[in-house]
Amino acid sequence: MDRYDAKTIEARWQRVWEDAQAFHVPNPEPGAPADDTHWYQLEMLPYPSGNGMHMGHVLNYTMGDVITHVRRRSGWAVVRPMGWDAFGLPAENAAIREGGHPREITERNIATIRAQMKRLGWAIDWDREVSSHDPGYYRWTQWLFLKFFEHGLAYRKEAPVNWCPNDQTVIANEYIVDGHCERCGALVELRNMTQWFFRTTAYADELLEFELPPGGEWPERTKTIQRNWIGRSEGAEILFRVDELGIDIPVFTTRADTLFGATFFVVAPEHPFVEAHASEEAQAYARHAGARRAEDRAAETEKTGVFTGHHVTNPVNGERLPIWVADYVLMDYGTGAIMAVPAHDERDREFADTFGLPVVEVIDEHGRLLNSERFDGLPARDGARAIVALLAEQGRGETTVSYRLRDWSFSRQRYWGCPIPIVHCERCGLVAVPEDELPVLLPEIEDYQPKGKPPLASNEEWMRVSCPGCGGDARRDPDTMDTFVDSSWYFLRYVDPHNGHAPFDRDVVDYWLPVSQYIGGIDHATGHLLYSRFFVKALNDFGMLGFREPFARLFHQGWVQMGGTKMSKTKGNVMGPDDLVAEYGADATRLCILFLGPADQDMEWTDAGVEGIVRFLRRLWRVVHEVAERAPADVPVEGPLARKANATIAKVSDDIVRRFQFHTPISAVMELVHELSDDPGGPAARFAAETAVSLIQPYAPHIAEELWQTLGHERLWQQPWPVADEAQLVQETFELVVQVNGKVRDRFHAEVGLSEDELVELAKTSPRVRAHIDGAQVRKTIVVPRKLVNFVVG
RNA sequence: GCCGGGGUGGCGAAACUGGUCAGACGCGCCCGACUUAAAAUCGGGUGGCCCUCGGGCCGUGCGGGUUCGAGCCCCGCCCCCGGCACCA
Repeated sequence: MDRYDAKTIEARWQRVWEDAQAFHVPNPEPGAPADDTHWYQLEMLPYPSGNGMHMGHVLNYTMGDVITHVRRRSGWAVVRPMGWDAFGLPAENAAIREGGHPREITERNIATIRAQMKRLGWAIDWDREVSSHDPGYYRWTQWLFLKFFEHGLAYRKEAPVNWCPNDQTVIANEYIVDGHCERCGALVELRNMTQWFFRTTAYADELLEFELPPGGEWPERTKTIQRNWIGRSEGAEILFRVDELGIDIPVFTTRADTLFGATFFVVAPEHPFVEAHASEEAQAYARHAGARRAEDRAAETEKTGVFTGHHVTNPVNGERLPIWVADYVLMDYGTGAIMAVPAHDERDREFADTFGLPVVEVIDEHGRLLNSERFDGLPARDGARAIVALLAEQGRGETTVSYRLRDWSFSRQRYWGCPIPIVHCERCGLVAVPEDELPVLLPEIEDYQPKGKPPLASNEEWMRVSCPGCGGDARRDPDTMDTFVDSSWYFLRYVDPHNGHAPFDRDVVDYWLPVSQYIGGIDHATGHLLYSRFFVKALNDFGMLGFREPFARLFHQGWVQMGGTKMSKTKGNVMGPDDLVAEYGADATRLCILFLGPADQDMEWTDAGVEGIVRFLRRLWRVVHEVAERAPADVPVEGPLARKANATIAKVSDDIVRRFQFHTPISAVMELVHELSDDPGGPAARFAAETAVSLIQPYAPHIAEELWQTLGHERLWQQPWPVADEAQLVQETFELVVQVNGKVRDRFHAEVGLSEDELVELAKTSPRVRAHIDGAQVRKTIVVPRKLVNFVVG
């Protein structure tokens, strides 16, 4: 018997798999009948960072690998692709810092990570590899953008946008954490700029609907995060008239029932009313307040504001309410103006107290209206409905819905991204680049340094173009797209990666998608996962695909932490797989990361467990070789060891497929190997050894393949996943637990076929039970078939 | 404040539908075998307290409840993690 030498056998089997194209899965032939045994296994595509992979990636992709192997061997056609989220700031910043071209840096990083992935032996169909920076890919990103543009779902507008002063670019709401740029940590500023937006708000209600296919399932917390982010509130829009100016100001309220309690009126500093009509003093306040960040405004303990010099009329009772400007009212929610009801709103109350404004109660302690004229006595809900109905008759109000969700600003003032295929023409306006001129190639430039304007704008030769509409002089759009545009559709390209005449073929995506199982971090809950759903719903409405959700089942792996915090480059606690793989091999590394704990929980990385895993692999190696030499062939497969093997098959399959639990199967196989090593020459030893090897294959495919050969077989990766022999799972005897008053007093081996009465009689034969029931009155006897007998005495 | 997820040995954890003295599997620790010795390897032990060595009592964040029986269900708390938040 040779020593277990991970390095040698891993290299050998990886070569075999590659030569055999073991994990290549072709698309079905056109017109092939639909089947329900295909599986799309997807993990979030990696950003090709200069650090290579960290253990979080290893966890993520190994989990996907285990599912892939089990499904494949259970008879499913499993597509399991890989690709690269290749555009983005880090490579561009590295190019500025260290010289070189972002493309070279990115492609070098891709090569490193691809090599790491191959070294780990993951069952990836490399024929489907795509990269977002490849013109063959971003041509279709541009093409899809134009579809959104044609449908009015991509548009330009001037708006206050989040500007990162460090990265010198606009960033999306979704990637701002506590007012700071998620990527570089700089304090984000608000700037008024003309930017590109996707009209995600047009899909707000649909994004609240999780239109998952049968069997689909998303974690509750992720749905909650998305619902909170979309922030739907039902209410009413009510028009308040400024009589002296002859204009109306609309407000949004969820509490129309409190309309009689409105005692003043407030507009946001940015509200157009202020600049047009407010007093000098109010305008000065607004200029000052509007320049402050929302966080600072929120942190302010004392309410501030200024009377504008005008009044509105309450449409329900004709009362004149003073219009104030105050920074506690936000321009980007509702209409930017509110009716203030200090009796029933904490913030309005604070404001009223500060400025000595009146407070009128209109809801009593039973939740009924008062001081509300003919509506008095109505429950709040009905009151709101009745008041809005009345206003609607007068054309002064209507029920409406407001959302927290904003449109997705996706133009970026940086170089390393997908160019926006739009031409700006003085005569024709925004003109789409014709389809046959795609892709608009990202030009080569020398200077990526951000200077407040996009680097592409400095490239005169590239910028100057003739208008596709009128042929006159025009200019290209110098912004590039947010990388989250690239990743909002990559899962569609994966299944049809070589398509030269369309981003994807509808039949092909309809065959494979929605993704059967998606695995990735919950940090993308309000970003990538929401954007991808928006894309798919829109593309469905364009008639390009036949489903409305991209991901049927979603799973979030926990963070792999070091020193109690998430691994990150800035914290310097990034740990990759390379050292571990070099010392112990890919199989040990894969087992290690999955054995760490439940995959959906955060876990502290430690290599303490490596010893246990390596011991297990060595024991497996030794025992299987012993079995191969000593165990008789063709013995009838029964007895305790055979039963254990069958139970292990059932446990491992159920844990992986149904429970999505990856660490307990390893324990189960360890138990089986322990029992096997007690008698490796005995009956059923060969069956037990084959079972152990077969079950560990998804986790440790190399050693499994090698030992499968030791046992005289070939091509384990193609062998059917074991199925437990039901007959073996049904035991002839079981352990009968006998309790008195719920406390275990004795245990028996009993036959499965015994009746309840027989079980009770058997239980009564125990002297240890008799000691507790003799002389006492048995008031009740509980019999749980195949489990226990419980005497209740007293 | 609103919403979601959690609290089990020295540590990571298991216990799937309320039913096998709760703690599988692994780490660590202790003991033993091999060795001149150590390392490596292999085997055994390992929740706490008490013990006349038969066993007894206690134990899943805290307090109650339901049940023959609760880590699991219900009520009330405490603590931790995450999302939203001057959102009208």
